[in-house]
Amino acid sequence: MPVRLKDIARDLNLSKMTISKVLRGQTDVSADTKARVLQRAKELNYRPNTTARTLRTGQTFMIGMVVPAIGETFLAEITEGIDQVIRSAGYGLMVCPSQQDPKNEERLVELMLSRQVDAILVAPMDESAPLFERLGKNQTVPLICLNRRLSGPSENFVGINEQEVGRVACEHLLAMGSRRIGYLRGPHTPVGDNRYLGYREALTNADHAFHPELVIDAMGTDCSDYTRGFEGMLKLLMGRTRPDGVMAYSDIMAVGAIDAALSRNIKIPEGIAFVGCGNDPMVCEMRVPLSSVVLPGQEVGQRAARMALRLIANPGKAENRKIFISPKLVERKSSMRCR
Amino acid sequence: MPVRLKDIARDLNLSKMTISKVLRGQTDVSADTKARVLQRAKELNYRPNTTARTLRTGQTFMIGMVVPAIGETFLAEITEGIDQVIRSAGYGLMVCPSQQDPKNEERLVELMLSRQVDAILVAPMDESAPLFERLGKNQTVPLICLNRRLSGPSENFVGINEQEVGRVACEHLLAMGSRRIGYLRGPHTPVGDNRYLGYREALTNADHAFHPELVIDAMGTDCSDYTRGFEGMLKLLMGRTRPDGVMAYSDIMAVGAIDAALSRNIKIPEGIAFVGCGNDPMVCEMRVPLSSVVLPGQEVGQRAARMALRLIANPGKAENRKIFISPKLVERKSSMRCR
DNA sequence: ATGAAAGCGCTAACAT
DNA sequence: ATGTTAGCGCTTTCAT
Repeated sequence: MPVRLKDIARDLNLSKMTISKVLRGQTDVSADTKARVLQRAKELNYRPNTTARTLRTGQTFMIGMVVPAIGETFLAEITEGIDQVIRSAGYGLMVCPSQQDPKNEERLVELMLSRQVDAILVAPMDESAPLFERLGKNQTVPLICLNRRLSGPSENFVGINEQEVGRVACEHLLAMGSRRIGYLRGPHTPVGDNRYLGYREALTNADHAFHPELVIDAMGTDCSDYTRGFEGMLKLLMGRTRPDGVMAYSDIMAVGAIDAALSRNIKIPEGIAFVGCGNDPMVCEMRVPLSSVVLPGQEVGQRAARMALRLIANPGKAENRKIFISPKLVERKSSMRCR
Repeated sequence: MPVRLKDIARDLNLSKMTISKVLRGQTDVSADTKARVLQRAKELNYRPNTTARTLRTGQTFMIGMVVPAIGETFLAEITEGIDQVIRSAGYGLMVCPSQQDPKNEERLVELMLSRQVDAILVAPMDESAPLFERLGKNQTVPLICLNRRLSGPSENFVGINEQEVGRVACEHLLAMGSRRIGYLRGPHTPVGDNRYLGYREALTNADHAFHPELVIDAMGTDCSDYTRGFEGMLKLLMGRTRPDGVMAYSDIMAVGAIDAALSRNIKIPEGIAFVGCGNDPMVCEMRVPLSSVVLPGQEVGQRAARMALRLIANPGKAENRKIFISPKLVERKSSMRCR
């Protein structure tokens, strides 16, 4: 039912080879023929069968991406960055959400491989096995791991320097004069653990004592991040060591914490300074404008895409690089004390 | 470099036909042969070339989806619903974000068509031209329009009944005893316009006067939805007609409005009752728990996926249906006045 | 139970 | 400037 080269060829008494040449922009065709072919193709609403082309050429001009779920702002920024780089190179991006199912994640990676995408980017879930373990070593399609660090030593990786995230937030609070810095800690994942390490590192670098009671495991999947931040903050306020600076794993947790502090009539930032993480535009302008550590998702996407294009251009040359993007800090009122 | 049927066949002194049969689970193969083939395939880490298979069979077992951007919660829910339905049928979902570029959106639809996906779902942007206009009428691949209603009369559509969204919110406030209901209106898009119509409809049905000064065009892309809600609410409070109930286009706008009201020492819900829209879990538990209109994204996805599978199973039979999912209301403190 | 032949729609390489 | 041949890896059909 769909129109093929053959159909156009028949209509114009030409060989399908000539049609193919015209439609791919080859120059060794007469101007007249070219015009006729283009017109007929348009009339018939011809669409090339990319499947056949791929089978022949081995190239899809598609980059596949496997993610736990769409919906996260950070991932959306990453795809923007990818798109900016690959579109001008003629590539397209297709995203497959695994819906948080490790089996499905694996199935989708297999699917993309068998679909001959030219490169694969994977933002693995926390529960994922390292990618190469499950793919067999004889991997020919370039594969890049994003965001989380579950990658083995031989994998390509692009992501945020998460330890620096924790360090930057803590150093900022120190610079703002906070001495007892509380941490509303996130999940015990590679990302969460690294941020925590950064927090500890900043304290050590500044010769500050570490108070274990200032770290709150704001866990529990039964309530929202906001509530976790709120309750965590209340716990901090009830503790022996009263913090004068608080950083949170996410912006929304920080907002919850701020609300808890306000409910106790604490002045922000004078009484306690706050820093969140993610720089979520929806959240950072609320109530007390929130200082936040920016995770440059677009940059992650751009670097990953460039790496992918490089790997595609040089097959076999496993470059095996790990790229860590540094976070940035946006200062807003929640931490702006007199220096 | 990748392993092919031919390679396994050579190793085992069989024809590639036999290999193909085994790997597709045909039964007319001896148990012994079958075992040997399976083992060798595993050893070589064989992955079928789906491109070749598709070229031969005409089926990809893939459903393509084109969206303005990933990152929206509502779209994420839709993909969950889709996945639930199609996965058990052996189909996969690939999502292509157009990054808000109409040209790119069109290009991606073309790309999926030429890639032989078995069906296409499009969540168009507001700026999109109706789909069928740009595709030519001789469309054979099933195509379904999601979410927004830019669809022409001959298109398949699954989405939210947006007018009902506005109506439900307004009716709820009326039932809670509000008499002067303010509306922090969203963008002037098909979705926004329909919700507004629902608001008007509810007022009319209840024989309530419509006060134009109670509708605030909370527009402007220069600030966040929160700020728009906040400022919009301040405007409402400065107007001649003081509202005793307020509905907002989004949850985050409602939260902004609530903060504005609280800053004026207004009691919630006693002084003013509030209803948001979207039931965003991140937002609805904040400060004053927010009543919100639920947009059942999963259901949209499920219905769309079922429609897609139906269309795939009955090629040519254009069923041309429009399905509107009704929203639901979740009542929380922000609107719970004594009845 | 196994295999040979043909072809899906396209393009690379090579005539004419 | 145009056309012929061959084949990408797989599956459908029809022998054996």
